[in-house]
Amino acid sequence: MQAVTTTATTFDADRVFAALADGTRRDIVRRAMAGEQGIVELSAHYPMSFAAVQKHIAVLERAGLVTKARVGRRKVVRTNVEAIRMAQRLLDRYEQLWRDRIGRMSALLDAPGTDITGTDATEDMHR
Amino acid sequence: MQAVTTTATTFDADRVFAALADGTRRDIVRRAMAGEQGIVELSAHYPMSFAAVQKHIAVLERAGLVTKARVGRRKVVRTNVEAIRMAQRLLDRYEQLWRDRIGRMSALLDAPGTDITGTDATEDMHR
DNA sequence: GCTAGATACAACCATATGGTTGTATCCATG
DNA sequence: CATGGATACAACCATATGGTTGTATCTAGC
Repeated sequence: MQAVTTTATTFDADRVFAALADGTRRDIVRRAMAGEQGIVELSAHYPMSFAAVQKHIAVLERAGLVTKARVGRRKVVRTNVEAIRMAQRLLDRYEQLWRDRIGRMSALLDAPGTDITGTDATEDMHR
Repeated sequence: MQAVTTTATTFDADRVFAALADGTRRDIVRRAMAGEQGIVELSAHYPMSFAAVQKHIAVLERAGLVTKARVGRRKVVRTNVEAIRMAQRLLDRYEQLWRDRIGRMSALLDAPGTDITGTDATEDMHR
């Protein structure tokens, strides 16, 4: 039972979402998710210079979405699925807020006598 | 049973992720998910001009994450939870690719006699 | 220890982004 | 129907981003 590399990911939402906001980078993530990819091989798929692909990979790396590792004389790109999961959890939280609100609305409709005052929705959650 | 407004969202992943790559905009989404928000009230929360907040809302709107609607003399910002869900699904697909790969690896370990040739992982899915 | 393949990085350019201020438009209400 | 509160939008600036080319470094293998 080989220990799965616990990459203790720190999540920078700005960097992660910005990294995902580019089709080329999403395609790199997709390919690397399906199996680790060499950098030269990756760059062959895109209509841009090798250096440009390197930069895209660097952006993904800074966001914590991928890591690079030496394999012989080259380097391969591996994904960090944890970063994707953290992004998912963030979106889940937003969706949950929405769900909660819909829940409150239904509750009000079901119990028309309930006092509404005090349901100030603008409490500070922040961060 | 009131019909939920089916906003038939078209998903532009670039715009959606770019819109989410900013703390102020994520906070606006968060607040609006919990309950529709007036623009003036929103802008009071952030250390920037009213016009800057307007621009952020415009970015969210172009990404399809929020809509604006008149209410009396002002406008309110409402979220489009479908856009969030589509982003989630995209991330789900990436995670699934990873899961599939792990599954294939386990399968190979469990059945050591299997022929591996032909498992070229670089097939074109694109988009 | 040279050499060539692979990767890294710097300098540069064009355009996009996030902020500002100022002005114009819209609309509920006296 | 004039007014003022609320929103929209244009012009401008600084910095970030996505691409290029060119040069430097690293490493496996002869």
